[in-house]
Amino acid sequence: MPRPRTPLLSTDRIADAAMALVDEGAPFGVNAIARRLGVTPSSLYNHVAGRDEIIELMRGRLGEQYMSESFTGTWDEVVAAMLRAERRMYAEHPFLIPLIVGKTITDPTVIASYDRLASALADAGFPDDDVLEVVAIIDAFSIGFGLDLASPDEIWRPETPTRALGRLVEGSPRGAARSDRAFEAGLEMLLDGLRLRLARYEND
Amino acid sequence: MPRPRTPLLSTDRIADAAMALVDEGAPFGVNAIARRLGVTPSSLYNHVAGRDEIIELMRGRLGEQYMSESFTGTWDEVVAAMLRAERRMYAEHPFLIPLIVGKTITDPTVIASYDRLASALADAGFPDDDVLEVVAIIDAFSIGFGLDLASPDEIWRPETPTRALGRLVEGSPRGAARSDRAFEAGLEMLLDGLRLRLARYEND
DNA sequence: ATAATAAACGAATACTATTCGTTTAGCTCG
DNA sequence: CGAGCTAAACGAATAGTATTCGTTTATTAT
Repeated sequence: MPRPRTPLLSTDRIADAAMALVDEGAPFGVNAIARRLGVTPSSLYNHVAGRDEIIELMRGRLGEQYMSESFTGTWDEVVAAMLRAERRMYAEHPFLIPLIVGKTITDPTVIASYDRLASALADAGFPDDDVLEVVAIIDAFSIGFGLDLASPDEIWRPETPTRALGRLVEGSPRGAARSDRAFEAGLEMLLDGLRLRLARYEND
Repeated sequence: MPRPRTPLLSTDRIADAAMALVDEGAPFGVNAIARRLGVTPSSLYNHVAGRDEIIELMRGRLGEQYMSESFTGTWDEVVAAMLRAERRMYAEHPFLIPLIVGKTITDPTVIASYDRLASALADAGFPDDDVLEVVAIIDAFSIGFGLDLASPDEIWRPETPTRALGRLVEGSPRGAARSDRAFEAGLEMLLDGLRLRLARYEND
């Protein structure tokens, strides 16, 4: 095919196709994206640098959808709202998680939301030296629960007898339901811990 | 090469080579493992079912090394000791983390350590219905901090101006040092939260 | 001695991401 | 209006991946 009168591709279209692929749980790859767009893989390289950029495009896409609101209120309300938004994002697109973890974040929207988190903590009274440490804790928390959500229904498959685990796994609710309860319980612990920490700063 | 008098390969040797590869941070793959063992890739399939089994072998290997001790004491001491052991494991083999997350756990040693965690919580008084929820929280915590450790030195690369993040990233310690502090602070929060939760059970 | 098994190789398969050269449609400038 | 440049596609080639299968042969067991 020659150059078409109206372009078949754009970063947006590519991101759309990639998200659709990921949301189906289909294996992610540039070939699969091209197939879905009715185009050869090499054509994509006229619009994006490669696989990693497509992933970063998706991160940005979701960042805009879920993390763009202003998140106002007291600092702990901001933290809770951001974490719940992120949680909802992960819950609705669990297959994206393994693709984005551990990759340097460059997308401006996502950077901006971390910036707002850091600012909220700094304004609340967390000292400069500690803000990134607290951000790291919040991030670990959120990624951890995100992956919990992305985990296979069967996290453990005991092939040898166990004292408690096997029995508990049998009778317990699977998937998103329990994961949601665990998240809310964990969030409460996290906020309690952070409030305590802030109170300690103020007593010194 | 015909069948050698003494076998060149074994699951142990394969796991050794795989761990060596992963610890170097080299890209993980069965071809690379075979190369390192001086053998063709297809030979490995006489000993393991494939890539995934090799990963599970590594999980088991580390489980034996780090999670086999008995972890005695009060339930919160057990939780803390297990998490610190796991933390040390991740810290010393960070490149393994992205490979094992999100894969069903079958290795008996690792299953056994989750079993001991679940038993400790049940014995401590956490009701059956809640034990796995608490295990999920602990697990999310530990995976989250593990990934923090495995993250690139540059987690954020702001390419647009920020209010606080850019400045904080500049002046803050990189890598393992801050990650360790964050882990200890997070662990304290987690344990406080769990103790509080247990106390609430006992007041009802 | 014979038969079965274990363990290697080598070749083939079917993927993956990526690069590069070629083609052509459409826009812009003289 | 036409010449030339660029954008955007294709197609072919490269180098990698995991995996399967058939063949060979050394070792072990009967």
